[in-house]
Amino acid sequence: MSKQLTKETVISLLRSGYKVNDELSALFKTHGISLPQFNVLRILRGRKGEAANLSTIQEQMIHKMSNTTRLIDKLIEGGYVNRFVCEKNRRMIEIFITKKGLELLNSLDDKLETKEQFLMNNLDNKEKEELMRLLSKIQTSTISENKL
Amino acid sequence: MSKQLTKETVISLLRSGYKVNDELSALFKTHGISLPQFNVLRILRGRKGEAANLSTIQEQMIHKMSNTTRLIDKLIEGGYVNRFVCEKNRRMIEIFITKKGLELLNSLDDKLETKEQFLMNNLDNKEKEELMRLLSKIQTSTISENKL
DNA sequence: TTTATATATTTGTACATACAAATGTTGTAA
DNA sequence: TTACAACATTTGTATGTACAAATATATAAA
Repeated sequence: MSKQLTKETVISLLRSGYKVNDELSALFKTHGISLPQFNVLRILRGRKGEAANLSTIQEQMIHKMSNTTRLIDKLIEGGYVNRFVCEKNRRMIEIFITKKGLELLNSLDDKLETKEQFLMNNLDNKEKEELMRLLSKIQTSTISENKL
Repeated sequence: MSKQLTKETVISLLRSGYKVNDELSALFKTHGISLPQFNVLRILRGRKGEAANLSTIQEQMIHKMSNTTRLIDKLIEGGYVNRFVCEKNRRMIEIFITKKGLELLNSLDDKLETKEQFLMNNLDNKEKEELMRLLSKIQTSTISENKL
C-alpha cells in the first residue's frame, strides 16, 4: 500500500506551491501589485498591443479566479491598464496594458528572475525537467466531482 | 542558459499547488470547513488529547497564516474545538478537538484519501518518491529578502 | 418585430486573510 | 515593589476572493 506515500506527496505539493506563491507575492507586493495582477499584466504584454477581453484573460491565468473584473479595476486604478467597450460586440471589453504597466513589468523582470533562480537553486537542469514531467502528471489528473 | 526552464518549472509548481489546493478545498467545503481549518483539526487530532496553544498550531500548519485566532473562532462556532485559558500561563490558550471535531475528521478520511489517489493517479510509487525528493529541494531553498 | 435564450461582464454580499496596533500576562532589573 | 521589556493572543481595519444575482448586449426562434 502506498497511501502514506501518496498523502506525503500531496502535502509536499501544497507546501512547495505555497512557498513559491508566497515568495513571488512578497516580491510583487513591494511594487504594489498582487501575483494574479502581475499574471494579468504579463498576459497583456504577451498580446503585443492586441486587445484582450475578460474571458480570454481568465482562461490564460495561472490560477483562475471568480472575480477578474475587480482585479482589472485595481489595475486600472494603478494606471497599468485601460478598459474600453468593444465596439464589435458591446458585451465585451477590450483591455490594454499601458506604458506604465509595461514599465512596471520591465522593472520586475530582473527581480523575478532572481527569485526564480533562488527558488530553483538546488536543482540542476535535468532535475527541473524531471520535475516538470512529474508535475505535468498532476495537472492531467482528472477528478470528477461526483466521485465523492 | 536555463532561465526559461527555470521560469517554466516555477509556473508548473504554482499550477500544481493551486490544483491540489483547489481540489482539497472543494472537498472540505462540502463539509463546511476550509483547508486550513481541516489542517488545524488534524494537528489537534494528532495530539491525542494533549492541549495545543496557538503558536504551536501555527508552527505546524502547512501554510502559516497571520490570523489563526479567527480560524479557531470559526472552529469553535462549528463546535469542532474548545478553547480555554491556560492556567499555568494565562497569556496562552489551550485548544482541544471535540468529539464532533473527531467525527468530522473520521467522515472525511476516506473521501480525502480518494481525492489524493486521484490527484496522484498518473504517478507510480517510484515517481512519487522522486517527486518528493525534488520538491524537498524547493523547500530548502533559502531566499533572503535583501537579495532583492 | 417580439420574445426568449445565450453570452460577457458587473455588482451585491458574505467571508477570508494580512497586517499592525492593542490588550493582557509574565519575567526581569532597578 | 515598581517600571519596563518580552511574550501570546486578540481586535480593528483594509483588502482580497468566492459566489450568485443582476445588467446589458447579441443571437435565434416564433
